[in-house]
Amino acid sequence: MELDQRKLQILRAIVDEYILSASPVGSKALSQSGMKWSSATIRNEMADLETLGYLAQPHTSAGRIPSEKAYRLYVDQMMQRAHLSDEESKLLYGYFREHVHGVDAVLRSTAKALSEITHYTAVVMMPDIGVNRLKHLQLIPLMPGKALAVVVTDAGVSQNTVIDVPEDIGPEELDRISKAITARFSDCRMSTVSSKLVRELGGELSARADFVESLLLTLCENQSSDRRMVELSGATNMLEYPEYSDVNKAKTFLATVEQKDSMYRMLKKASSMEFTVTIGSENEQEGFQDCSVVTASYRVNGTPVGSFGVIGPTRMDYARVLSILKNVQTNLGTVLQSFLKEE
Amino acid sequence: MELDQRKLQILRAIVDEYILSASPVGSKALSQSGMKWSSATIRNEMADLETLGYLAQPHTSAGRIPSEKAYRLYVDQMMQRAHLSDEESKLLYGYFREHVHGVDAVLRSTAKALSEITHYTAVVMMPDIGVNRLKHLQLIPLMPGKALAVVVTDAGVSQNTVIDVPEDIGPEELDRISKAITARFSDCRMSTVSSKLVRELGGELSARADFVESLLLTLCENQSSDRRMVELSGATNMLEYPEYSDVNKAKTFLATVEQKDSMYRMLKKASSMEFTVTIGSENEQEGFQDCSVVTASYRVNGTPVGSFGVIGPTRMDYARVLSILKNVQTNLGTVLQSFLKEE
DNA sequence: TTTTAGCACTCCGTTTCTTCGAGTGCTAAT
DNA sequence: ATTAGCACTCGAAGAAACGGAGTGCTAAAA
Repeated sequence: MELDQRKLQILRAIVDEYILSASPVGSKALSQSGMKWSSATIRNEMADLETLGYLAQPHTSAGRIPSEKAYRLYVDQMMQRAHLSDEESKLLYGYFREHVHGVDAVLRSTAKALSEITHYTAVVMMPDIGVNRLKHLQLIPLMPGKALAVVVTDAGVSQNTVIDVPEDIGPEELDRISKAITARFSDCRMSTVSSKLVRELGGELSARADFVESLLLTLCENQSSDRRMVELSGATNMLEYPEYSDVNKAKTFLATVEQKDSMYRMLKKASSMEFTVTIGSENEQEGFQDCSVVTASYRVNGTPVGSFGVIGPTRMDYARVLSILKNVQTNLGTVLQSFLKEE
Repeated sequence: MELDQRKLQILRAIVDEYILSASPVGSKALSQSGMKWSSATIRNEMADLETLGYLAQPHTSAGRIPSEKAYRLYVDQMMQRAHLSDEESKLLYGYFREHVHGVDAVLRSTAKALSEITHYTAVVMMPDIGVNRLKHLQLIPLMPGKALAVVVTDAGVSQNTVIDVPEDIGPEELDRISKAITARFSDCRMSTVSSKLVRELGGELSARADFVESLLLTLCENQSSDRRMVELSGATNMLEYPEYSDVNKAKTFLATVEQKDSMYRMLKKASSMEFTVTIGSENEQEGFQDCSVVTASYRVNGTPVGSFGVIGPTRMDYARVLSILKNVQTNLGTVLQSFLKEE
């Protein structure tokens, strides 16, 4: 059964109101605030909407609250795009003008910007280094037997790893090996570096084949096990909302959001989509059953390399959040692009 | 007025009990649990202790709770050192056996270990790079006009910074400059590098004096403004305790603890002391008026370079926490030492 | 047929009242 | 000096009473 115009209008009004107030919406309140029908009519429609599964009643003599189905409909069809005020977009822009000290800093700044402007919790996934192209590898001697490997890719991302080095390789040879690897694999995708290697070993590298092979292996391994690949910001913002006035709820949420690896998985999955909106129980995450997650992806050189998102209560202001994400996506795209002007 | 033996014993029993239960301790309960005096006697003593300022009563017909003065006395004189079980020290040791991928990783692991074992909140300050000696500086070209500066010190600490480079300096020259700086300033304390420089410019570096000067300036600046110098772990552990069953209290605490720069200041100040115990209002931190902070410092090559600590409710288990900190201090010392076997 | 006014009813949140008991201070006996 | 005894205090927890926002239903109005 299709919803007629009036039902849609009423449903929208309820969602809008509930997003603001977090308390059940009654027919009387609705009819007074600019609805052109009497409370009785609205009451009837509300009863219909409830049997259709769009509304729920906490108890008999309370108003209605939107169900997840309602939010879904709201997001997919009814929501009108919010427009950010000039002030806000300027504010947002400001976060990207400063801190242009590398991709990491920009993404950290992004997380902060998102959480501060939305007042929800923001997560930003660091770009998947595998799809980027190697620009430079430098091995720096630390002490006998140890060296620091610094990897720089075309997106300006860098990554440090401490590696073991056979004791008979001196600083000069480390430097030579760095240069050789850089020369050979420059502009290769990180993910293909190690596999290519096995076949193409030659020249100066062949003498140290074992070492180089284990080096590249370590780099790839470490990349995936690195827990710092998600930047989290504003987790405590959620404590503002009545949904989390219960400490246990708050605790569950905070615990979930701090599991960087599952956050990473979530964002990684979302990074192939331009935008995603995941409502309540649609979330696979255990602790997000009462939350919604809205994400957007970002690209470098046309390839999607990561995503970022906002986590809030299911009654979050979807329209506003989506506008903000879109704005941030644009800003981020511009900034990241500036990191890879081709020489 | 001095406290006689009996008063001390009673006071200790009250503190011990309150640390466990978080609820006011009554005379009856005390006399039953192994005290050799009747409840009436204890009651009289408690009244005395109250007028002396060691105890407080939430209301007339409640038991007593220890005042900050009592905790102070407890920590300074009465507390008996807790001993960790074999299990616990093994567990603790385990945190240090894994993750030996550089100083950063070890300290992160330390924070995690502390928070998980104490069930309080742990903070660990990254070592002050200024007091360490430069081992290696490497400039890695990113794109025209930008380079990544990687600094390695004798403690194995590394730090990445994106810097601006005049366009006419090519990759080869960056490499040469890196080597020249490394050669010249090797084994100098980071904090003295920039001041020395101005006088000693010469050789290959002189041609690029301006650049090198601004480079070193940036490095020093960035070092202090870097917000990631404190590792925080287990902030949400505090939600377990009845002291924070009120969401607002919890929020204040979390907000405070997430101000990395003030945490850094706190730890920095504490790093000159072997151990510190700061109780309730002794804390300068705004949001820690109901918390206690226990810290320990760690050294590299005999120089104290940082500290770490545990933050908990004022009724924290001081004895246990101090034992754990001591244990961790030893472990950490050993691990850090292993990073700087002199060649 | 659709909308709306009217009304009885429900049920939650709040407030008020009561009860209960742990704990106290004081006094008198040991 | 210690302790048993006792009257008293006061908060926490439970019970009862209340108010009001909101509902569903019915019957009148459009």
